[in-house]
Amino acid sequence: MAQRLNNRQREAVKYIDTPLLVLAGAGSGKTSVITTKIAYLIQECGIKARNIVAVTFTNKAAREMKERVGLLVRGRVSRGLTVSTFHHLGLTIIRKECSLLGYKPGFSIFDDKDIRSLLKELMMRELNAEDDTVERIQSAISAWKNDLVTPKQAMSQALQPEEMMAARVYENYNRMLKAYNAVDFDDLITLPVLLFRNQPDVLERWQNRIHYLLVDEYQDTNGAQYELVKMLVGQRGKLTVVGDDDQSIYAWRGARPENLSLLQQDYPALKVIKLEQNYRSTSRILKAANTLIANNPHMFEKALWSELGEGEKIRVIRCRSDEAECERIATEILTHRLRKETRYRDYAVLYRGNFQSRLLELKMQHHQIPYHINGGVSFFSRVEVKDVMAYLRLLVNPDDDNAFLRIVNVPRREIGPTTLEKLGNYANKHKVSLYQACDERGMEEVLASQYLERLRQFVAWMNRVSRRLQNSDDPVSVIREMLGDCEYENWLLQNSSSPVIAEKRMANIWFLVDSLQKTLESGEEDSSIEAAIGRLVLRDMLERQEEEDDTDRVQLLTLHASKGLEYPHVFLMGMEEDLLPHRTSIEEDNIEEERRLTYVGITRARKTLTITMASRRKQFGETLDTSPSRFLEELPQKDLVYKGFEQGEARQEERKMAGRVGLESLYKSLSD
DNA sequence: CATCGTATAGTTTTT
DNA sequence: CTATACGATG
Repeated sequence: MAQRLNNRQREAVKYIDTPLLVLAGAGSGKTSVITTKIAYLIQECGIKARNIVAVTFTNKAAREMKERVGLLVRGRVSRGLTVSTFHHLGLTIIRKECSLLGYKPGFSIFDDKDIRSLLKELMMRELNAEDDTVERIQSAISAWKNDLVTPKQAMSQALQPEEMMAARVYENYNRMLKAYNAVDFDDLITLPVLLFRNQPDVLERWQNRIHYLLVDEYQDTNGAQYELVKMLVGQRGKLTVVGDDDQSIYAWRGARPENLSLLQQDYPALKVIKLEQNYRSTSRILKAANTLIANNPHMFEKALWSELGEGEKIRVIRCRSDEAECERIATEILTHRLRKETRYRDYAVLYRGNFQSRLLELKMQHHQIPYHINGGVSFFSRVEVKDVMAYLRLLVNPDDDNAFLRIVNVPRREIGPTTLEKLGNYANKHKVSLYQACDERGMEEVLASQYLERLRQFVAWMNRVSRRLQNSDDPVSVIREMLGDCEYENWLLQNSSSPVIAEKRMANIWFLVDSLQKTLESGEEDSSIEAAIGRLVLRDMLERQEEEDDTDRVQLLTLHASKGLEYPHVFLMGMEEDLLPHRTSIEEDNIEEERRLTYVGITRARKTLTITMASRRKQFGETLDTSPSRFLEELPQKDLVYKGFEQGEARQEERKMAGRVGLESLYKSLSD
């Protein structure tokens, strides 16, 4: 153990006799504990890396952890170590056992949008439902899956006719998914659990593979994930979980922080270790965090402390508008960076909703501040990426009707809905895929030759590409040719609102193609193009999406995305009622989770924390007045310095700032 | 069947 | 205000 760990941390690393719960406050070095423990297990306990599994909640965290373990054990001893997200682990299991689950290799994963259109289609048939019921059913199904409730159970538990309806849709939905050879996100967890329940021998196989299991961010596990952990650990009890109930911010997607205390029941021999020393923040920042979170009820009491000195006061700045707020943040970063000779990457701006990044982005550009937006629309949900993925899917599996429908007329091939409907009817009747149906004789009676010809042309073209793909020793260039052939770039250009956007979209495509190349070259077991595409389809390269972090840029991210990260200087923006306790949370009386979210935001900061808000905020074109967040009153007032609140203060500031930096915009933002 | 236009709805948070 | 969806027109 090369690293300096404190006594408690060391205890957590070395304790392996019974299940262990590490209650790790923010910044208490939990990642160090996990990584050191993995190294310890490998080096001191003789456990092979391939028999250790560590589970995190984000791909980024997983990658980081793997890297750190690699550094600790130096060399290839860490080969075969599994560090992945819950969903990735589930995916691995499903991929290995897919035949047992009734899936064919190369199955696809439906995202939110795919699911919604599937449900829409499904419900239109039964009864013409409204749009918001589709969404309600979608979240109901997700909730059921998270709690391992099968359609049959849902059916029998249903009390109201509406629930009954939802349960029926649920059953059909699952059937449809299987017909599409597809799974949804929740299935990645629930399918393995259901498999393990029904086939103990399969479970045993996996239990034998996993000699030690570590779970990070345990407070974020949902019912299904809890069950999965329990099953994989089995009687052996070789388990370490790390969590912090104060950082539970995913209850809205089924996370159950009470899983932390549930452990005590399930494992009577559970050992609990608390980590309370913080190695990240100044004591002022910690005091603010502690004071705020004290307003929440607690399962486990804990108080963070640090030896890093008192630090600067926390600034609370009120700006006159949302625009002024972003402007202020930009100029603050600029001047602070110059004065303190820091780098851009030392700053992060945290916000509640993704929409807040727009204005911010604009201001950053205006001031030529390099920035990086973390999150937003995920790479794989971008239309252009989904299009190309559909092409790839169709190449690997011509019977993927979903992929077929997506791109048969993209770019335009003059194949419209009526043609496709007839094709669909025929395919249904004759139990063949849409792709197959195109070439069948019987179609000639269903469809006029001019329309059928277009379909057949498309199929013939795809066949040609497919053949070339088989024979070529540079498959990726075949893909490039294919995209050139169908003039996808042209189509993007026509279809985007501006050439700049089209260019960005095209860049995404090339990134995707490059990833395919890399996947192909990275020498995994199966290096066929099919396997490479399969891995891509299964989002195996999700990690690669997080790009070069070594550039010097200000980080812009949501509070949710910020969990687990830290920055020397943090801006927490939009500290307003209805936004930081978000309105829906106020209405649902769920302030506690919002408070935890704020807690997470505060504890990201190492040296300085700046909280901002706007007195007026533009929403859908109209300007609304705001009021300061209630959380401001819950902070230790002595450690705060307010700017822009009282007239006197504001004026004083205005003079000071104007004298210091000659930035007109800054002057303007304060003069209200 | 495609293109263009208008209408309309939408902002939590994510694997 | 903007992205998307749907409907009217060519």
